Amino acid sequence: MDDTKKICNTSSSDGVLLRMGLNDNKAGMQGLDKEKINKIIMEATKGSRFYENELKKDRQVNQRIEKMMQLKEKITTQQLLKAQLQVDKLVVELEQSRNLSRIIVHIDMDAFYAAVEMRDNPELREKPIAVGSMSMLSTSNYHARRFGVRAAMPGFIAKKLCPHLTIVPLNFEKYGKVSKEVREILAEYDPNFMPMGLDEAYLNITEHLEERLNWPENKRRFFFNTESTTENVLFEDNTPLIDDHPEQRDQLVENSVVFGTSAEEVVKEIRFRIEQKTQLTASAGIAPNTLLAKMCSDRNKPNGQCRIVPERQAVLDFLKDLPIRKVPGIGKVTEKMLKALGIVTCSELYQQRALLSLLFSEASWRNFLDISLGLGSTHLEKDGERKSMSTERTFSEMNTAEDQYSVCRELCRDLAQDLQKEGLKGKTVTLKLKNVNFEVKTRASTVLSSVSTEEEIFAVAKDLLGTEIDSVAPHPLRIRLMGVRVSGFLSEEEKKYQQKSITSFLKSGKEIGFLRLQPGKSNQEYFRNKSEASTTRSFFDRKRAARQLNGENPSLNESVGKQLFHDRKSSTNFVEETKKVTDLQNSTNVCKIFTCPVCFEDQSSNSLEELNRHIDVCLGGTLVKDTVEITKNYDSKENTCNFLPQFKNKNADECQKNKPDLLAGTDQSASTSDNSISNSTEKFTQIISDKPHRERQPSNLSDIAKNMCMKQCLFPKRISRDSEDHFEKTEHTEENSSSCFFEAKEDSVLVCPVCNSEQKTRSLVSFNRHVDVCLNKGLIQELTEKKYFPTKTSNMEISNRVGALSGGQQCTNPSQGTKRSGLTTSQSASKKAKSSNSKHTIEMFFK
DNA sequence: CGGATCGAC
DNA sequence: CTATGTCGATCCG
Repeated sequence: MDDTKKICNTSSSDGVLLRMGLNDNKAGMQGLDKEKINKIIMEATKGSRFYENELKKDRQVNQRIEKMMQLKEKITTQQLLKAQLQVDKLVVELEQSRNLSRIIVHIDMDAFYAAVEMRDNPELREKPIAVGSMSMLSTSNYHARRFGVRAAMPGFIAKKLCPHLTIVPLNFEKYGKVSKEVREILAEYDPNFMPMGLDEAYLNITEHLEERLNWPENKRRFFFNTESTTENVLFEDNTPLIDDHPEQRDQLVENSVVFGTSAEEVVKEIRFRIEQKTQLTASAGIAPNTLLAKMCSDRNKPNGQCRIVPERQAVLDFLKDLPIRKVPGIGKVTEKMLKALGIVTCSELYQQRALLSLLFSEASWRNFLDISLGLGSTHLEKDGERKSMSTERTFSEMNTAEDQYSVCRELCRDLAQDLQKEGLKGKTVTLKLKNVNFEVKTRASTVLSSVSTEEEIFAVAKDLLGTEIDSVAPHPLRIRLMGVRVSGFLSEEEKKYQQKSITSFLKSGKEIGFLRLQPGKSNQEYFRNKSEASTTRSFFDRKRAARQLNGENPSLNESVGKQLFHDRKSSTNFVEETKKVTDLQNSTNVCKIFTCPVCFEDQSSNSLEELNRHIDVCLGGTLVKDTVEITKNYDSKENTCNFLPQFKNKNADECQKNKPDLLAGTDQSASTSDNSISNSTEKFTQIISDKPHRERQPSNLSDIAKNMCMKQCLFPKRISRDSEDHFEKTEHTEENSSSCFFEAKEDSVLVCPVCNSEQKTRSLVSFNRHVDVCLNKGLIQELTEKKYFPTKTSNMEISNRVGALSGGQQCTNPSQGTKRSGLTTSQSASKKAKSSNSKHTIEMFFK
């Protein structure tokens, strides 16, 4: 009893309540006071699944805080002093770079949606209203706010707070129109202004102000709107007026007003014009940077404006007592964490800068420092290309796989449409699920080729969904939300190089060894639709084709093998063959055959996930054999489905049929297996469901790549014994320091592993530099963004691989090394050359 | 890369 | 009854 009370009291009730709303309720006469509001919210909330989840999240935050406090305890005065020195050095630099010359404005429409609705429906004007639905409100008018009705509050709770509340449904089309009207005005002051959503924008009016100085009065004169005269609240500015050009105010002639040339006057003009045009009010902040401008616009809200003059002291004064929560980027969690350190205001944030630098990540404490100094961006960079696109939907509990697959497909369809509008294709598909307890999960998968159509996206998403359904089997997956996101778009640069990249991708694939080409089919065809691709051609057809290709190029494998032994001649061969292959690729479209590095069976796959799954299974020990057997049987029998069961998913029903056992024990048990489905399929699903997806280790090549990229160096600064075969060490001793350099031996030629060209230099340093440059060109992405490697890879293996890449030699890879123990040495060598990245050692870079 | 979390509108 | 949708950033593993 005591315990639960404690938990609720210390962590939750406070936190949750704070989160739910209202800390600064100005208890009006017709409104409610803070306590009442909190009580009502609590009553409506307590015991709900939502609330339970809020408590859980709260506990997590508290744990984070606890961890932080423990870290704090361990900090010595020494460390703190040192940090203080370092941070202060940075402060000096930052101070020097402070730029007060720009004049940035942040415009923020007051209670935008609600205001639009009130404008369009006079009946609503004197009432408390909110825009949204019974389940969620987007905003409320100021009248409703007195009752504690806020944005992001569910309507049914708002109703309890304010029974007279009118809830108006959202009408984005209308808001968009109004927003456009406002933007037209803003563009006149800064053609490069930056809209943030529908109701906010940043402007850089520095240039406008310069021009404006010479403007005649009539260019600054604006007329009152005569149409909707009478009861209109014409520009009643809330701002405490300190007009710097009072004389210009007097020049109010008839129905017009002239604005001055100061920043304040410009912003008043903007707000005036907005109100005249849309009958809506806006608040504004004027400051030397975006951060300050934004916080400033909040100051005299609604219908007011505020300026921080371009002086350092003015900035610091503004920040002095400003609660950190008012700072954009600091949300409830950060606020709570900082509060635990006794930091509530921005000046306190500054005082604790040394401590913060020890407790938070670099990005975080730097940001804190910027905030506490009042530094922000002084120019408005247009936001770059979009990085992802998604769609999600909340619904009442859904627990049948059938429904879930069908929603999933719908989402994919919608998303595909949106993607096509912008002509985007992405490589990563993320499925988002929220269960009925409000716990959110995301599952992502990155595929080889970009996806954009409903089918392509769904092919990936349905696998992710299937895995999740399996993971809770035999229980049904009970969800209240599903979302699909596509990310990993090709950048403009990549689009340009895409053609080229595919070539290099194939080339490198061949070097690695288990990626080969198959003429006669287009990439498109191959990658577009899993089920389609795998049914159009049988396993054996592909196998034959692959063999044929190999037969046509007998030197291919051989040369790869010889490459290992630095045979100069065959290496040239290798290069020529590579050319042939890529030429082939250029002239005719090809599809891809992978040789599994474990079982060495050719695998044709249209998705990386599939390939990886196959490899996982192969690595999986005893299960492996069965699985492969089954695969083959299944293949020969059905002439479809290569290694793992694929659900055609023409529609959700089929998914359902194909996964009978997964649904056993649920209401869906009626959908028992159809006799036409072979035993092997059932076995398969069994095997798969026995091994939930989450047991898998994350993949690894990307880790290696990250490592490489971060270190910006393919080779170690330390040279291992093995690499000394190739490099000679020369030592230079200068006065105090001695340094050593490594140069390639006479008889070796360094070949860049990225661009594959011979390097003239013998110096390890120069060579590394070249490789770095190559890497930076992004070519390596083709190698790294794709997991050619088993997802089931131990850390040990990774380090071995990294070691190999860094010059180490031995292949101690436990899974791959031992798997093929039955091979003869030469076979083994050659096979390994093909299959194991461990052999992508330093030797590969020599001719 | 994948997953979780934060934060903003 | 009834607690959003969409996006970018960051951190961690």
